[in-house]
Amino acid sequence: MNTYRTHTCGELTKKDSGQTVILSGWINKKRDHGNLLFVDLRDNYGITQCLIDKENKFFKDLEKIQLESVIKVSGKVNERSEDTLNKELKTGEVEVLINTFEILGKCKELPMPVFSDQEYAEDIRLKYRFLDLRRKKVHQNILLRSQVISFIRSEMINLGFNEFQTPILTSSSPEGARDFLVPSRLNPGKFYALPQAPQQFKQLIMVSGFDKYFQIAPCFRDEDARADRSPGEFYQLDLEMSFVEQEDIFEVVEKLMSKLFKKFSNKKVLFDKFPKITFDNSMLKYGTDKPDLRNPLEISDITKIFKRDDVKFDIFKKLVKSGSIVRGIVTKNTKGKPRSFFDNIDKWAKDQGASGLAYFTLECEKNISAKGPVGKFFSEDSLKEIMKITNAKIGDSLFLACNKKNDVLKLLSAARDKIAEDLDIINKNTFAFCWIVDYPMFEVDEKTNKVIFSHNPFSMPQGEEKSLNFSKPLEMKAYQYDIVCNGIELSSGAIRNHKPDLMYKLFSIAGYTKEDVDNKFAGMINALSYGAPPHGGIAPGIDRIVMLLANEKNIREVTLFPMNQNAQDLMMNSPSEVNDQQLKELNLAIKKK
RNA sequence: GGGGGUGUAGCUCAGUUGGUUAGAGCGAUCGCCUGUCACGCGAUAGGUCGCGGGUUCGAGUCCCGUCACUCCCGCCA
Repeated sequence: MNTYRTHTCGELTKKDSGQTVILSGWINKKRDHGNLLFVDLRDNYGITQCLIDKENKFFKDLEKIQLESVIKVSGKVNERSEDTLNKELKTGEVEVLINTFEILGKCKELPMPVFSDQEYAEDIRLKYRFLDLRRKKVHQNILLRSQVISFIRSEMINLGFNEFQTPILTSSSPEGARDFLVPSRLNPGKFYALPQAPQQFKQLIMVSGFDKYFQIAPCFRDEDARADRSPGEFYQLDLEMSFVEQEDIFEVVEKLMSKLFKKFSNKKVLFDKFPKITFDNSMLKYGTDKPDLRNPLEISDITKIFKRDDVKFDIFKKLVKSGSIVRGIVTKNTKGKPRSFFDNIDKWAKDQGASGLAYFTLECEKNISAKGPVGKFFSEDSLKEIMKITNAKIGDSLFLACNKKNDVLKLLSAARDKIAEDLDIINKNTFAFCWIVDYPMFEVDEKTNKVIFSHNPFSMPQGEEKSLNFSKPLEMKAYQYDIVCNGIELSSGAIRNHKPDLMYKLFSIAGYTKEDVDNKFAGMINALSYGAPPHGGIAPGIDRIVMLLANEKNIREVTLFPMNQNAQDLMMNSPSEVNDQQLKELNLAIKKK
């Protein structure tokens, strides 16, 4: 028999009454009546009420012991009387009458209470993460994460995928995020890099003939954190398949995601077949390539209206002449909204650093007119044209932004969220997945004006190789796609370019010589010349999936031992200094300031 | 690198126009209490108001600087 327990703290019911049991766990809460003491004992599985009275010789000792100490109790299971049941607890119909007890692990005075739903400062939570993790909500989140990963793993294996590990110490790659570097002792002056993703390895696995691969893969990128982005490291469901087209990948992922989200959440998954939106269309209608499709608001381009002579909105007209664009968001049937609704949104836009959002509401008494501060600048004909372009009806309002394209996109994308929030038109009880497809292969770097890869340099361009127009690289689309849920980008993926000749050509557009490519992507490019299958894949972010399922806004809430925003682990004191001997062995010297 | 928010007891917070001795709840310690499940009642301890400087007769409060945490922008193929 186990020394510490015969049952867990979530197990006992009235069927067990009369039995003598042993329980071990943490003291969640005590209620001391002086001559009668209730102790809620907690473990991973639940809470059981135990009690002891002053007749017992252990009474005084147990009365004194700190909350969160670990104790072992033995005693008889007692069925509670009707008026003392606790329906909140699984074990609420019984209690344990303590006969003996023993302290297994004492607890000092707590820096933060465990038994509380209050929110605490992040640095305390992170420093005492082991206490924080005892708290119900975080504890449940982490268990959910475990179950999600286990479910994904078994689904993937059922679908015929093989799970492989890939190296953690690998080489630095020139494209993408900043690398974490690891100095090599045996190769002085040289560095490994932690993988930003197992990108090249998974392609090599395909070239090696394994056909279907997946991994719950750790990925390392040395970039600044966000609420939905851990500093340093995160996990992807990395997968890759041979002899597939884009649609084959979509099918696998749609099935997996639908099943996963239906299993682990009560929210409704809106589409069985996820809608596909082209990148260009998404940028136009939503101002972003990660639209929240729960939000019905759409953006339209009405720049050409401001070239009409019967529109007198001179500020916008002047800006349009110098290359700015005008786009707007239509809100349905908002003519009854108070002035403050509109002004709040305008003020919000100004807080975002924009010059504001112009607005008007469409009305019709005898003629169609626009009501609002800038309404008077629009003729009836121009309003009719606006209504045609934007699908706006009488009673609807328009919010307009005029600026350089990128600034308009950014503002209106955020404005879509803000306005929808104010109007309360987002159904929070749903998951709206979509695919963003047809990404451009290349884009122009705003700072350097050079042509660069807009996403993954290993993506396959669309169209027959012979008919590709290399002189107009910016028009080239790639078999590159993102999966988005509720405005959160879960993953990028692509059909890969498995043809070395084509790859050299594409890299040369981005300014890489054949030698550069041979050097930087040695493993890949070499392998592709020895018989590579057409292949493709994707890598949905595990942390963000769990965030969505747990309904959390911050990634730390679903991460066991997270770092803070400055990429420090306050519990482990990482990163930390190392001693001179370690540095010497690595041939490193710290530059003194 | 830039912008915003926060920082007062172990924890969560209040603190008026700048005005005497900085408060509450939880927690801790001590006492009372045999049916609670956020048990109840009473008492006690606990403060460099993040830190430094300034204005002022007087600063938790106003100003400047700085640090920490956080959110956002940049960044994240």
